[in-house]
Amino acid sequence: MGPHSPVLPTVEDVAAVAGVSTATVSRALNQPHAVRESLRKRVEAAVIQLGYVAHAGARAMTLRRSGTVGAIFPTIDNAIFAQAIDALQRRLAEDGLQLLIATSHYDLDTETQQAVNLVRRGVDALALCGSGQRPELLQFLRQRALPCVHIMTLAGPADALRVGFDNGLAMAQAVRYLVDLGHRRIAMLAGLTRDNDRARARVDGARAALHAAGLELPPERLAERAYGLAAAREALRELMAVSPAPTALLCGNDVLAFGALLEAQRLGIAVPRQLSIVGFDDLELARHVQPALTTVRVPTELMWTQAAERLISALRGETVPLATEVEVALVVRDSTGPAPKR
Amino acid sequence: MGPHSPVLPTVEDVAAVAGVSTATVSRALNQPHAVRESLRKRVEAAVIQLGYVAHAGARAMTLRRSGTVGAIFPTIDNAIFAQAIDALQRRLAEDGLQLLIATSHYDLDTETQQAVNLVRRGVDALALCGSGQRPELLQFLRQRALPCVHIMTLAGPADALRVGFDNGLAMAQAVRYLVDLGHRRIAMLAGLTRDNDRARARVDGARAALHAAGLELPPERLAERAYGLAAAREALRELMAVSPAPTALLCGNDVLAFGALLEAQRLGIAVPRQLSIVGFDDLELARHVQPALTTVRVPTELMWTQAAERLISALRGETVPLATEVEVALVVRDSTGPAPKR
DNA sequence: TCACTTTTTGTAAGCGCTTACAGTATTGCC
DNA sequence: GGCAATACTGTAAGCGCTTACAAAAAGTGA
Repeated sequence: MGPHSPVLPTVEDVAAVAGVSTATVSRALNQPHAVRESLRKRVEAAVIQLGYVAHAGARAMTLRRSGTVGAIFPTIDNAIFAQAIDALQRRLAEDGLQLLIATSHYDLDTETQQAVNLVRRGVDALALCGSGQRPELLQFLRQRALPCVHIMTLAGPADALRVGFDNGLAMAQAVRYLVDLGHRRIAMLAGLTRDNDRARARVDGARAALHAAGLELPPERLAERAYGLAAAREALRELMAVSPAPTALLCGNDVLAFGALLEAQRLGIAVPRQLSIVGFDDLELARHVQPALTTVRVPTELMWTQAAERLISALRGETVPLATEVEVALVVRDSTGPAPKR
Repeated sequence: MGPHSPVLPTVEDVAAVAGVSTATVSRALNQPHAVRESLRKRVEAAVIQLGYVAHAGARAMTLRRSGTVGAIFPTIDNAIFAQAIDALQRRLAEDGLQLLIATSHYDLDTETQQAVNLVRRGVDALALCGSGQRPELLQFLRQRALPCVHIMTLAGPADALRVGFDNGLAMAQAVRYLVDLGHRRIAMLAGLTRDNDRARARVDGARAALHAAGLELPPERLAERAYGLAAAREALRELMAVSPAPTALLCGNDVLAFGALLEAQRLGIAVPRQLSIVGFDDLELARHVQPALTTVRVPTELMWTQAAERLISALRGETVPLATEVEVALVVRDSTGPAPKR
């Protein structure tokens, strides 16, 4: 109807239509109790009639908070993060907080950039994956006293909020399991460790556990790949090409494990008879594939829900436990078995 | 150091430190060219020293735009939407726009709610999946003259921005292919059609194409399930239990197809010898599973990039083509074959 | 050097909202 | 009915930013 910019209704417009002051409109909307019912009704009617929606920017400015929490994920294209977003969003919504998402594509500079973007948008708190952030970023956040939680890890500064688990120990658990099954040549298909402290911790944990068992993780038994099926398949081919071939494979996550499994089947390598495969995360996928994947179960939903709760508490000014550990456990399914006799 | 709220630096603080006026600070930041280099340097130094970040809310208020675009997805837990988010985000970022994401969980009321949330946050434009939105919502958006694009479909009001394809025709293409292969008993495993116009269009398209071939889609050959592996597997069992069993299965998307494939293998049903399976979307998964999935390829990245471009043009006040069609095509792989002889 | 143009900078208003404070209507009680 | 106490409502300031307009500085040519 009108030209390009139909001036949007403001409190003033609502006030005019309802025949009250702007203060009353604001109160009717934010503290309905403080306004006589008759007026409140009039205000509500006006709001609907005009299609009024309070301008969050103006509101944020006055209130000095935006009711918004930011989160930066390495990627969104992994069920584990989709679940995370869901859990986070749901829990935050319970307290009237909105989630703002950004992705870093596993790049610390991008992460820093995105964090600044979120801060600019006025987020009241921030959720971050791992604790490998650039020092500048951490300092920047501290400077602004922005509540901030690191998730999926327990590492990091002792005074930082963390909700997660020890990635190294989790992987070590898988190693011990394989060793107990008699495996001696154990390879690892890890995620890219650059700019990813969790991936690195998993490799380190695996290596340490292997050492503890008197075994090694030589370079030719370690492949580092971006998470993705194609890369995983290629890596499996390479790892299986070295002689003698490994009898077990630790994977940095379930996506890599799935890719490895697919390629093993393609190559005619029997899983688990010839090769045991262990994943990490326990995606829905894991229990559906054939053979079902042995994997490290991470309580993703719980973890992110708790992270949300820590932030909420922090925003309320409550004191909160700095480190919250969630339990991870190896789930044994059908992709692992005793080491082949010879 | 300070108490809970360390007052954040404002233009005024920067101005003071740099020894200039707030106007100069603002200009130095937004139109660097309009400020003498010496001053600009001083301002930049002050900005860094203070860790200054402009308050987006205040900015949005003054500029009457937020530099933000909202998008509502049914879910995020599907690679197709992860790709979509990525493409959208990337293209918007090229024009300095930030993406705000919300999810509707395949529920139109939630979608409406989320749209209002995004509008409240001040988004300058909105991207929506399909065109099945509640009329109230569409009217609300129109009332505010909010640029808005419908994606993944071409249906919808003739005056609405759309970027997508005809879901019915796409499915019909798959049907004709199966019919040509000699299939006569064709079943369909669809997504929930309630509150999902695309899922519905796919079912309708399949049914129409079957009719055109003199075939039927009786209720016992149609299963409607939430997207997910477990549900898909259960549905496959049911569909294959009716006698005579179908020889081909159309799936509402690749996730359902993958689930169906897994269950078929579990049941010892040979794919494609006994049962042909067709997916939809062409996820990365599709070409990696064994047998590789025949599926309808959707140019997701292109589609969402174009959607972003339409919005950007609209925001610039340019006239834009209302309907933009992207090409979908059946990709034949190994999960389909001739109907069994008998 | 002066008058005039061009560039750069500063002053101050206003974006839409909430809320302290002041003012007005209501109520309760004697 | 009168007065204090109570319950609502309104006025206006201020949140942090950009920008129109005015003022100052710098540049130009005679």
